[in-house]
Amino acid sequence: MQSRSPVSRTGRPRSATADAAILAATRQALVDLGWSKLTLGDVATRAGVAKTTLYRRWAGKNELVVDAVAELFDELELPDSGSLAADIEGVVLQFAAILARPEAKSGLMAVVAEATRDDALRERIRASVVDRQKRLVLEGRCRAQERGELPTEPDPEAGSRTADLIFDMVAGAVVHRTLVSAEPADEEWVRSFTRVLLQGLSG
Amino acid sequence: MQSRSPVSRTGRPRSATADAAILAATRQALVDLGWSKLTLGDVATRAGVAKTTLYRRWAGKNELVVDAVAELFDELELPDSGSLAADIEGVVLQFAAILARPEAKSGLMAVVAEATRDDALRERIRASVVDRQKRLVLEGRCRAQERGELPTEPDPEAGSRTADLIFDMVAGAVVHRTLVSAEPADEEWVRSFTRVLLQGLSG
Amino acid sequence: MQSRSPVSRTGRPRSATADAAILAATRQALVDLGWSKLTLGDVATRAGVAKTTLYRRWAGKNELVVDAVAELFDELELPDSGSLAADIEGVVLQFAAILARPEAKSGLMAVVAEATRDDALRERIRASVVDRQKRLVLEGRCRAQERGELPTEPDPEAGSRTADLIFDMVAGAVVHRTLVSAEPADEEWVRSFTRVLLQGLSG
Amino acid sequence: MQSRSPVSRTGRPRSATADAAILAATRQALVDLGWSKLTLGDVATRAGVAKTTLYRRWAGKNELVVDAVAELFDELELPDSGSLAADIEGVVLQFAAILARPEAKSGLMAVVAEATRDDALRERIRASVVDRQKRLVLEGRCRAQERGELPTEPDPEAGSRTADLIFDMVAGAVVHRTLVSAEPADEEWVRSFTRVLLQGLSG
DNA sequence: AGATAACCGAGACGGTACGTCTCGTCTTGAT
DNA sequence: ATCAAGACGAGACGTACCGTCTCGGTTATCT
Repeated sequence: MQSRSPVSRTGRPRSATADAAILAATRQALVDLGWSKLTLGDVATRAGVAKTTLYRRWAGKNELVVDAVAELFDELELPDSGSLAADIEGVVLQFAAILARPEAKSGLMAVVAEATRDDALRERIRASVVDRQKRLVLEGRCRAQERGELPTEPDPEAGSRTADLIFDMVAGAVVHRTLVSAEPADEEWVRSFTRVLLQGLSG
Repeated sequence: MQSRSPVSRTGRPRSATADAAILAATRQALVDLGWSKLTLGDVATRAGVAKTTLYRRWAGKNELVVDAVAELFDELELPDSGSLAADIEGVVLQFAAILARPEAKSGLMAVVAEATRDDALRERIRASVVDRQKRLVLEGRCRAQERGELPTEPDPEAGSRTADLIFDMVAGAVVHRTLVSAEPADEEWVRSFTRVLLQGLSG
Repeated sequence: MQSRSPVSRTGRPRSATADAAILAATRQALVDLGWSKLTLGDVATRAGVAKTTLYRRWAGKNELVVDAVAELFDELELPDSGSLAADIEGVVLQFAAILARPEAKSGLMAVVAEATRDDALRERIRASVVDRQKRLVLEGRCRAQERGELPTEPDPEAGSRTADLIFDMVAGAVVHRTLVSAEPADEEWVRSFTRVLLQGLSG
Repeated sequence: MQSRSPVSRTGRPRSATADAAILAATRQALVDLGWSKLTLGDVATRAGVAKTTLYRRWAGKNELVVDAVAELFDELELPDSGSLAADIEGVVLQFAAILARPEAKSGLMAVVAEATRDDALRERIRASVVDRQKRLVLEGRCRAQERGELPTEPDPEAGSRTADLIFDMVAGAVVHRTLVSAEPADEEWVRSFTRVLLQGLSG
């Protein structure tokens, strides 16, 4: 979220509703127009807000879209379905469902592309989007270890590296399937993918 | 590459050198400026060509960048190192090396993002970039089957589905590692990834 | 002058100085470049103004030049030299002097030519340029009638027709002499012309 | 007309029909589009001719239009109706009829405007258009002198000056009436005008 | 008969200006 | 201090013509 002056006593306070309206308008504009045709002027109009209000809160299109898209991932939750395979399948399906939505598709890859040349933006993405998902991997592994489905990893650094690898494999495969191959990441595909992944990790 | 009228006998022929100059200029502009700050006017200037010449050959920025980036992947080759694992490691490393180049990073994800709302563009990407890489998966598997490292798949359709899955997993993981996690896909990472992948496929 | 929304209270008001700067820059560009080589981008640059500011106020080159040239004719004044002939000679000489200036020459005929296919433009010319001059004919005749140099016209419609005829003859002759024959409408020529005109009207 | 190499024996000769086709196409384009929207590429297409053919014969739009419009005035003829007044009325009406045609209106004033900054163009207009009409004034005066309607002018230079003045007055008034006032130069107007002119010259 | 040379169509070329669009900032009066 | 409104300087967009050039091919005259 945009930075706020922690203490600001005097003057008219910022409209609280404006933030939500702007982010919602941004998502709708992503649906209607896609990233490249989305303009901040249009978002401001949709939100019933002046352009200045928008620029007071966000530095630009990139930051705004990151925040707008990040909210979509808040609903991700690790299901507790009894087996590691089922848990993974569940969370991957949720992830795929979010990525199938046009506001996520169109916006997420674009900001990732922008982030290749903007370190601050990449950090914002990592903080707002990636790390929020990564907890799912950690939680899932922890739960699986409690169940005895996975061995306890003695070396914490190696464990972190493995978690990162898993995350790259899961997120990468779903994204590639959805955006590049343009095929649905449906139940059947997710089941195949999960089988390969778990088999690969069991070794 | 842009479509050409198959027979066009009359009139001055299009300059053969202009194409190469434009694509090279596009790649350099991607390095210098990145996708979002790249302008076709600037590319034309760099290539020593008029803007009209550029628009005569490509419909817009997206198509031009796809062609410019696609050429980068022509150098990909499947090494014949004796074992499936080494072959995969070799080609994944090559792929990672290309993706590490700024002109690929900045351009590829951006056109993929654009392609979420443009079917023709997605087809162009698939034809120019994706399918050219997919042959590597097929070749690699074929070779591994000859060596006896992989069982012969009796059902060709299931084999195709598996190849697609492998491709999504490989390309997706490398892309995600490189662009989103922003960590190098170095030898160590590739070795870990390959181990998981092969173990997963061996079941 | 360009039409303004009669009441527009909100928002930043249009810069008052920009108008004058643009019209002056237009006249200077007419002097330097002539009508056909005058570009709105160049005018904007000369005026120290963005192109959008210019297009916000005028629909195009034609309207802009009409306004720029019209201001030149504001300085026309009917001299009160005691005799009708001298009055006419005086005002015709003033008119000729304005037409001799390159910004008037180059711009006026061009917009008249454009106006042959643009009714709104013709009306703008008539309102901004022609009618402002026509008052001189009416004033001059009125004054001459008071002096007894011209008979009082009983039929007002016939009087109007005669005024129009006089105006076409005066303006047309000076314009043709200046622009087509490309000879100076100097004192000698004006005296000859006035003699013929007055003799013709005295009948 | 465009200059031709006086002696050129070898090589394929220029197409004789092309000239006429181009000039006719130019006039039609003036009718359809007006001066400012007329393009040489379009004229070439209309004439069924390549752009190069057109540029080989004319230096540019201005010269082409002068030639195209000049042909319109070739049909002007001094009627021999017995009285000077009737002769003048007849020729002025003819002149007005030509000026009323859209290809003349739109083209003539535009090239005159261009000629304010192009001496060669002004000479071309004078040679092709103006001088061809001026003979009518001289012929008319000569005939009137034979009839005894006008006194014989002893000083040839003064006679030339008067002829120029007459020409400026006639052409100027008709042009101004037609293009600026945008009223028809019909029989009634021509009669009024002629009365004033002759009365003015009789003194 | 063949060579030579200017012509022709077509259309690509390097330029330039167009008029529009969006950017991010600034200037109003009002809250 | 913030708000809606909207003008502002800046600069890229994709298009249209400009006048030139480069093709393959077509007439003509001159050996």
